[in-house]
Amino acid sequence: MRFLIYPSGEVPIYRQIMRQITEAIAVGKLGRGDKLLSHRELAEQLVIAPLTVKKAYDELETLGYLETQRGRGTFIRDKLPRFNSADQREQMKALARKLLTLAYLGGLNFNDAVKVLKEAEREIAHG
Amino acid sequence: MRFLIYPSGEVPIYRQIMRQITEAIAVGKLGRGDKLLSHRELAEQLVIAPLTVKKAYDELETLGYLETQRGRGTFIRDKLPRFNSADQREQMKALARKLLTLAYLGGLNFNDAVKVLKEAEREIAHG
Amino acid sequence: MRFLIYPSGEVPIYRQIMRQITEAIAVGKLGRGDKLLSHRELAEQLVIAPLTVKKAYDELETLGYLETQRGRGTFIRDKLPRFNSADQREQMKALARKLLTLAYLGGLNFNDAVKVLKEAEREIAHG
Amino acid sequence: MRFLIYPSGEVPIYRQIMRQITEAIAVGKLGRGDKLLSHRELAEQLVIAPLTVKKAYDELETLGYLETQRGRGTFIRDKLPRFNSADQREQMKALARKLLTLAYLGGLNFNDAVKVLKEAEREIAHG
DNA sequence: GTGGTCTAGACCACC
DNA sequence: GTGGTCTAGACCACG
Repeated sequence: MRFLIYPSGEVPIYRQIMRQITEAIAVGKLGRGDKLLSHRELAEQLVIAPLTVKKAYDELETLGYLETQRGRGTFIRDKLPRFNSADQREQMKALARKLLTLAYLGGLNFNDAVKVLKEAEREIAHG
Repeated sequence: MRFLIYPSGEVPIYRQIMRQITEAIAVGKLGRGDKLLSHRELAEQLVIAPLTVKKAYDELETLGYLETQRGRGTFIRDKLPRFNSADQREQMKALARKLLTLAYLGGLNFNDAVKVLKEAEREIAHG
Repeated sequence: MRFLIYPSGEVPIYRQIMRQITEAIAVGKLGRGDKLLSHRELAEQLVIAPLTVKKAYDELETLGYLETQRGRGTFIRDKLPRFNSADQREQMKALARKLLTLAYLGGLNFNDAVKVLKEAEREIAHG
Repeated sequence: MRFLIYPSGEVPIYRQIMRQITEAIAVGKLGRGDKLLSHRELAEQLVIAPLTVKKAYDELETLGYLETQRGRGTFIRDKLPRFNSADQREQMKALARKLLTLAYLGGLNFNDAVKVLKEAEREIAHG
């Protein structure tokens, strides 16, 4: 798996890593039981501090996506967390509202927003 | 106009204010020339520091949504910016990706995401 | 609130801090809405690294005991997390088994274990 | 004797083994002179590294619970240590404090904790 | 080699 | 002042 990091962006590096891992899980590029690079190795590869990667892994572990085995490594969990669907719905709607607001402010309409959604789908799947 | 502030959320308060104002503009709840509360009044109403509101107003002024007339108050600008910049496109795609990731992780598909988008549209318009 | 830290023990410092805070909440020494020392201040007081305190605060926040308000500080949450009582029961029984095992191995009996429990109660309350 | 190992838990595997053996001794499931599986056999059975089991055995030997007879195997010692040391007392109190803290946080009181202790006693004896 | 913990110091965003 | 993030380096426990 390849990572793209923008160190000077406003999004913290550890969150960029978290997002890319969850996206990979979502589209099936990473599956249950898959082993991740050690946080040190990934850190070296991305030329960032090991603690930064570790923080991403730690958060994903408390969120239920990863599990670590001492001395062995970090893995995608066998049992991924099941969302409370109400919660998930709320989060999705919040994102959808932001998306639409942005669109309207830019003079776009609902269908334009759907188009962006389609572009994003392609990016996630083939990026 | 009513504001909802979550002081302990991860989103900075001044950005919460910015977002609610731009959203109101996007859906037409706030229109050109409308007068806003003074930053002190709004701060008092929301029980937060006046500087925080001022920062939100200042940023919105820089972005071209508001204009301040000394001694008279702060208003929605007559000529709203309609920047459909590459930057905005990127923001929209980032949101779209998060939306899709959430959907996929919850076992939903692209069409479900579009449905949520439609729901959000109704909420924004009629809420 | 006063803290006692054993830096060279096998229990990580950040866990010692976590335990002392949760105990203080449990016995009412810390109540909803109370403000904690800033992680830097506490770190200085305990002569440890600020990150170590911050890690304790962070974990307690994800566990639902604390909430942080940017630029203002860290507080005991108004709504403390309600346990799933089945989970809590399991955790308590696991601890109880360890306690009894230790007692039996030391030649003590059930009543001795209860005595230790009473001692612990006094320590938590008056310590 | 059957072992239950959680490789991804926060408790090191060798300590999980140690605890289960000492617990079995405490409740009489394992008695003086009983022979244990060789560390290789147990490792194979549990699908873990032989060194891990060996470490558990070694530590238990150091603590005085086991003795190794070269070429014959590993056995529960005839003369078990009965250390009711201050150290053990401290461990028990630490467990007791955790138990009480959990109880209080869940809205239970001291007597409830004692009840859980009684339940645990039954489980250990009859489980 | 892997994860777990800790340090000392730095810069930034926020209130 | 507060929390949020990151770095570079270190030592230990584990398998």
